Parts: sequence; structure tokens; C-alpha cells
Amino acid sequence: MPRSQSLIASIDPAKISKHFDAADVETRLDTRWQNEGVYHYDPTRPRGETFVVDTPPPTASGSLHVGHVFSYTQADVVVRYKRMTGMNIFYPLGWDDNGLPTERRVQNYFHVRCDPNTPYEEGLVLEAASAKVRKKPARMVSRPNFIEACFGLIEEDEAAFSELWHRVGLSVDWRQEYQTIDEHCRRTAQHSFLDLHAKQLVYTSDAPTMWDVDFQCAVAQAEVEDRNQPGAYHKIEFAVEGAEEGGASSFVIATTRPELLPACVGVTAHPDDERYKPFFGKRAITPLFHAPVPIFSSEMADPEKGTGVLMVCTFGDQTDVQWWREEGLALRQVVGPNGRLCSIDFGEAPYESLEVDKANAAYSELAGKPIKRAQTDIVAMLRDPDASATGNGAPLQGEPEPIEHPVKFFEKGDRPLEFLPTRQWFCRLLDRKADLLAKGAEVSWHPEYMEARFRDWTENLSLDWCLSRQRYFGVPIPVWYPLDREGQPDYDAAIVAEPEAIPVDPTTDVPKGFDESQRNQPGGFTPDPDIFDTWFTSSLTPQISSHWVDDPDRHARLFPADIRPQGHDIIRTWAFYTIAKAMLHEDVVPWHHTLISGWILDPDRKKMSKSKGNVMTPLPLIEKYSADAARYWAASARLGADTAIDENVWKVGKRLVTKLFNAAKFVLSQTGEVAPISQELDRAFVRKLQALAADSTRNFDEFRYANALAETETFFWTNFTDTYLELAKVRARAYADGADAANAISEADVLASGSAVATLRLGLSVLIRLFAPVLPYITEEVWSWSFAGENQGSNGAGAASPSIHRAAWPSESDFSGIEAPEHAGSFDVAVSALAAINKAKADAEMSMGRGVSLLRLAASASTIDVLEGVCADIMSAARVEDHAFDVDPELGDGLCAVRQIEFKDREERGTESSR
RNA sequence: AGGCACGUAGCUCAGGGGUUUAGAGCACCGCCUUGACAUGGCGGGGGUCGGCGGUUCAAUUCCGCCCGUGCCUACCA
Repeated sequence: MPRSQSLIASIDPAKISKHFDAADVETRLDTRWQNEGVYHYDPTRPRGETFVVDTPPPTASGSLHVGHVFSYTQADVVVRYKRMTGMNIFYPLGWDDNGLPTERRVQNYFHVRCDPNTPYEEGLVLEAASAKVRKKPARMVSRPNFIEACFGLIEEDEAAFSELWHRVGLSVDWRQEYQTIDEHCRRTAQHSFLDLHAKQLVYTSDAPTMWDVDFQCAVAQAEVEDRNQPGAYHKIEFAVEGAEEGGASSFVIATTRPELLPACVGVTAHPDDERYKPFFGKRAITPLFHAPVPIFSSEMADPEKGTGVLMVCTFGDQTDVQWWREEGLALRQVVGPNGRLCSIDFGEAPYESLEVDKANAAYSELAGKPIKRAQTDIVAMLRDPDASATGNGAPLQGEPEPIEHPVKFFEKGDRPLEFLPTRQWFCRLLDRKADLLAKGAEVSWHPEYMEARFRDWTENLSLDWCLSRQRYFGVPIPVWYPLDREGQPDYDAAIVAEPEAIPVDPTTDVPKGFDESQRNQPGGFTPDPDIFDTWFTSSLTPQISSHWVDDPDRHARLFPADIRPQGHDIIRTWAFYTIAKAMLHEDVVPWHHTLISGWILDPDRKKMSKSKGNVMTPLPLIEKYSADAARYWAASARLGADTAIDENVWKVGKRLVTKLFNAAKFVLSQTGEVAPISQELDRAFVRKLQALAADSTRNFDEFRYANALAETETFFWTNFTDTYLELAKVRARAYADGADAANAISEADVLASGSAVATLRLGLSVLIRLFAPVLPYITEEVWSWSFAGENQGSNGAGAASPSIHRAAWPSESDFSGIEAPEHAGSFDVAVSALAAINKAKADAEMSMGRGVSLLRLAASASTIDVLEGVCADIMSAARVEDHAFDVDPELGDGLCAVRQIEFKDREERGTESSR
């Protein structure tokens, strides 16, 4: 037997562990990838070869849950695919530590509160609060001490998250890591403000703003959510001034907020409402406080609602704000920033009253009380006939009528929002709606229908973006105000930081042209004490990563980004603000595609939330099923679809990993002489493999990774391990068996054996590369056994790559030079024949390994024609010694039926390898 | 109240530019200790594709209406 050819590099299966140890491989490979810089961005390559990812910076102080793994993995799968197609990947990750969640965590963890008036304590070390400490009032700490505590805690939280991302195998370039609170981000955010200020796109105003009374902080429209709350219509009688001349002298309003009666500044009804027409232009008198207020008509009043006439207060809701503005009504602010009623004096403008003593006596019962308590008390007072403005008896008409109605809450808040006039910075957006919509349309949304959420939100935007927050741990607003001779700030003459000075903290830094001694002195300056809305900074993630401020050249190469993955819950915030910023700064879209991932729901399809206690943490699941299984689960869900967590899917993922491990061990341990892929079955299999690779590429290009995975998985089981591998096994092993002189094989059989081994290896190589974006660990492990040192692609087109994650994505070059099969259907016919024989064995309750001494197989004439070409493989796989074909024109093409089967005795099995 | 998505086997989900018996996995039943793998293999049962109408030779797939679920936006006296 000539042995002129070189041997196929094979592995010794005995040297590979019996089972796949996922945890061990995960830590080993992640370390290796980091050390080898597999995920590093190469700044020297051109933009056209670069794929830029804008990632969501997680809030590390939040709880870790499986939803994080879900959405971040979906993005990583896409990125890994792009990397294998040869793209230079820019894939940064940061932490959104700036903001309220961190403050809340610090408050709870140490049981402290920030008090800007408390002096700084040098070297203060806080300790986690014990249960005992928590019972006492929270400790007050200075603003700098509080911020130090925040920095301390985020370090821990981010380390925990980082560990998870490494474990899950996110292929992030960790050299690009940032924190939204770090100096670079503060500088970027303040630069953004400077630019918007220069463009006159930001302004201050002390307009009524939505205010959370617990956080004592302004809130933007995007952070507001409606919650259905029980409430009640309270019907309250008002008097009409000058009604003596005849006609009705009173009317009854309906309100859900009787406690705002002292803040009543007007009364309105629809202009066509006959009931109230006579009153327009007159003044109404409120009960209890006897305040005269104008009665005016308004199209916005709904005659069907309540009693059709309502009191306008400062401020019950946004419509009140509108009426207040349009009608030039008085401002009677009774709700204070802390959610309690303020002290006011009736008789002094703007608190008019016709009966000052009565009004003050009544109000003194309410001042200082929380809103809810004030409501109860005022309702009681309205039951007193003495409170009446008309003399008709108790102003409260009947019992309050319970209703359920939507009430605005801060999404993180516990009490309804109030509208309070406070000085805030705003960014102009309302006059740019059309442009925003146009930019949204320029982005490709995946899935497409998610753009509707952006559109709905943008079209319904009713307020400019409120930027200031009365908080501490965030990016300071880089602004001071000059103080006049009386020490009063001139808010219209804001002093904005110099571009070279940023980032600044106005509470410690001094504006240009002043010195520290002038801080808070008449004729000096005072800092803006506020920080920016967190979204003000996180809406700049593409510019943060591109180094917009410091490196215009890098910025030009990394901005706009290619993809933005994110959840659909933050379309109105993160996506919206990012689009807005990119538009306002540079009139571009921030990214070309956005991939919207769905939510993870609990097994009962309920949203996971801490309060429901149904949150699942990912690490125990990863330990149980492996990181690859976690990724398999995440990648099985299509974009945008909310998915109930199903542990079963993790189980299936784990099974796939095991199967890959075993199949790879078998394939790579086959030996033989290097030979071209020449046999009919092999060529037919390769054709199917080639179609799979093309399909997978198309799916990935359209971000349909779940379809790609499903197809590859199905192919792997049904066309590779269950069938091709079984059909080609005996032929592949023939060479090794032939090493034994007694079984010496012919030259033709050497070639046939080499063809089988080459096909098995090509199949494995292509399949693990198709799986690599989803299953980075098992595929890298298998790759390392042999392929890492070889050129891939039948013509050697794909250069050797030590990591599968930088190996070439399967393409035509992997299949070039392999002849097409004689019959396109050869493979399917072989599978069908084998299945028919297997079924016959199963029906006879025989093991699949049972030898067959005689087989008569029926098929159509054309199918038999095809069968002849792959007959040897079928018969050896089924261990058939003698066979005959019967022509049966009744059978459809490709179908086979067993007409006769005779089994060998059990001990006789196992002689089939002598073919 | 408008909009979007979804409703396919017991469960989780594919699919569908109309065409023979509608798919997978899990679960279930039967069989097989076969030589990569019992963390396996082979075989099997199970669905009038939410309902009603329409277009069509033909619809689960296209259209309309309805029902259910989820979400988005609005409503907030």
C-alpha cells in the first residue's frame, strides 16, 4: 500500500477529558482572550472596515438579573459575527453610575442622607448599616463625603457586573471602559451643555415643573409614568359674586384634589355649556377661604366630566399650568417642595380673601401637613356649614364619589408628582419635533415596528427637556450666577464655564474673572448647585466613546456608530435623548441601526421586578448550565420579543454543548491520508452545508441571529451527527482499521476514507464557526484541538487563526474546489433509506447496531438510481450484508420502504467493517 | 380612547411571496447498555394554526371585523 500522501492531523481522544468542564473552560478562555487582545479595536484600520457598537452602560447599583444577560448577549452575538467577517470591532462598555440609583443605594447601604450644609469630614469612613442603626434616623453627611461614599460603592458594584460580563463572554474591548461619572464623561457632558448653550438651545426658567416631593427633585417628562390610583370626586359649592341681581348664585365643582382649594385661582367651564354661560366674566368665591377668583370659559373644559365646571389651582395638573399662563392667573403655591402645605397668610397678595380671619383660621389647620392628611382634614372642614361661601349649608355636596384615575408619578417615586415653580435648566425640543421624527426615520429599527414607539413618544412630547436635578452624585451644571449688590442672583446672566476649564464643579471651582472670596458675596457669584439629569450624560455614549471633545480625528472615525442595542423600555429615554443630542450637536443620527431587545418575563409571563420578588439572578443558572447555555437561551429569542424565562431552553443549550464536544472529539480523532472530497455522499453533504452557511450569513446580516442559530442547530443534529456522521463513519474509520495488515485496504478505499475524514472535518469546522457567535466557549475549545493551527477553507484561503473568534466566517472559499454531487438528492435519499431501515429495526425491537443479513429495499426507479451512488455508505451504516432494490413506481421520489429484512444473530454483529 | 405586537401540539417557540399528510425542543409512550456521546440513540402518539366572514380552484398563511393577552401613547377637573 503506497503511503505517499501526508496524514491528516488527528488528535488522541484519550487526551481529552471525558466530559466538558464548562466552568473551567470559561475562566481559562476568558483570560486567554483578554491576554491575546482578541477583542481589541485597531485604530489604524479605516472606518469602512470598522464596526462601531454603542452599548448600554448598565446601572451597576441595580440588581443583576437574567434580563441583563439576555439583552447584552444578543448584541454580543451580532458583534462576534461581524468580527468573524473580518470587521475591526469597536465595542466599548461603560457604567452608568451617575445618578439616583447610586444615591439610593448609598443611602440605604450606609443609612445616611446628604446634607449640603453639613461640613466635610476629612477621612470619614462609613460602614454598612446594621439593622440596629437603621432604626435610628439617618446620619447626615456632607456633600463631598456623600459623593465619596458613592464612588466607593460603585467600585464594588461594577466589579460584580464586570465579572458577570466576563463570564458570559461579552467580547468587549475593556480598554474602552468608562463611567458616566468619571472625568472624561463629566467633561463630555459639560461640553455638550456648553455647545447647546452657545447654540441657544438651553435656557433657565422658573416655570412650574414636575416635582417629586420625596426626592425633592425636578423630573422630566420621560421619567414620568401614569399609575391608576383610587381617588374621589369631591363636589364643592362655590358662590358667584354679584348674583343678587337674579339668576343662580352658586355652582358646584368636582375635584379629586380638595386640598388644593386654598390654591384655587380660577374657575372654568366650556364656552357652550348653558349651565355656566351666565357666570363667565364674573368672580366666584371659594368656600372656606372666601377667595374671589375669575370665572372664564375654556374649550379644554369637558362638559361631560364631573359637573362640567372645575376649579383651576396652582397647580393640580398640566392643564392648570396652561390656564394659569393663558389667563394670567395669580400664583398661590400652597404645596411646598417637601410635600407639605406651606405657611401662607390670607389677606396678603396673592392670597386674597373676602374674609381674611376665617380663611386664616381654616388654613392654620392645614399648614405644615402632608398633602394626604391635608385632604382628609379639608374634607372634614367642608362639611361645616360655616365654611360655605353661599350660606346654603355645607359646601361639600353629598359624599365623595370614589373613582379610579391615572395619576402622574416619577417612575422611581412613591408619591404623586406635584407641579412646583422652581428654577430649572431646560433644553429646547418642542420646536424640533419634525426634525426629531426625521432623524428617527433615518435610523433602521430592528424590529421595524419599534420605531412606532419613538414616533408616538416624540409626537406627544409636551414639555422641553428639564435638565437640572436637585441631587448630588452626578455631573454638575457648569454654571454660576452673578450676585447683585443685594446679593440676589441674576439668573439671566448665567456665567458658563470656559471650555478649557471643564469639567468643573461650580460649588468648589470659581468662574473666570472672580476669586474664591467672592463666593456667595454681594457683587460676587453663586454656583448653580444642581447636577444634570443622568440621561444628559448617558445620551452621549457614542460621543463619550468616540472622544468627541478631545480627539476629533477619532470621533470622525467612530461616530456615528453602526449599531445601538437596547431594551424597548428605554426608547423614550435613552434612544430618544441620544437621537436628540446627535441632532442638536451635529445634525446627524447617532447610529445607523438600533437593535431592540425584548424583556425577560418570569415563567408566568409577569415582568420581573424586585418588588414582586420574582427576579432571577444569572450566576446560579450559569453555574448549572454553562455560559454557552445562557447565551444559547438569549440568542434563541428574536429581537423585540418579550420572552418568558424557560429553564428548559438552558437545558437544551447545555445538551447542544455536550453534543458538540462529543462529536468534535470523534471527528478530530479520525485519521487518514489527506485526500480530496470525492465521494458522492460527501459531495452531497457539502452542498447542503454550503447552503446552510449562505443562509446563516444572510440571517446574521439582517440581525436575525435566532434564525441563524435555529438553522445551524437543526442542521447539526439532523444532517451532521444523526446522519452524515453515521453514514460516513465506517468509511472514515476504514483507514485506521486498515493499519492492521489483516484488514489492508485498497488505494481507492484510502481515497474514499480520506474523503470522509476531510468532509467530517470540514463539516465540523464550518459548523463550529457558525455556532461561534452564540457558543464562544465550546467552539473555541474544539477549535484549539486542531483547527487553530490549520488554514481553513478547502483551498487554504482562510489563514490559520489561533482563536475561532478571529477566524474567517464560513464562505464560498470553504467549499471551492469541491465538485458538485452527481445527484442533488443523494444525501436526502441516503438519509431516507437509513431511516427506513432504522424504523424496521425499531419495529422489530432490535437495536440499531443489529446486523442485517438480507435487505430488500423498495423505491422508485429514479430513486434507486440515486441510491446506487451512496449505497455502500448506507449498507455499512445499517450493517447490512446483502441487499437488493425493488422498483416500486408507487413510491414518491426520495422515499424508501423496507420490503424484507432478515437480522443476523446478536453475536454475529460487527463484521461489517470488512467492506 | 388610539396604536403596535402577539394568539400555532400539555409547555416554550419556529414557520408561512397561498399548492400534496403543519415543524422543533421539552414533556409523554415504546424500544435499544450500538464501537464519539445514556448529558445518548431509534421509533411513536399528540394540533379543525384564537373566532367569524371575505378574496381564491385552494388560506393556518392575504383582507376585514371580533375576542383574548401584553406593551406604547393619550386621558388625569
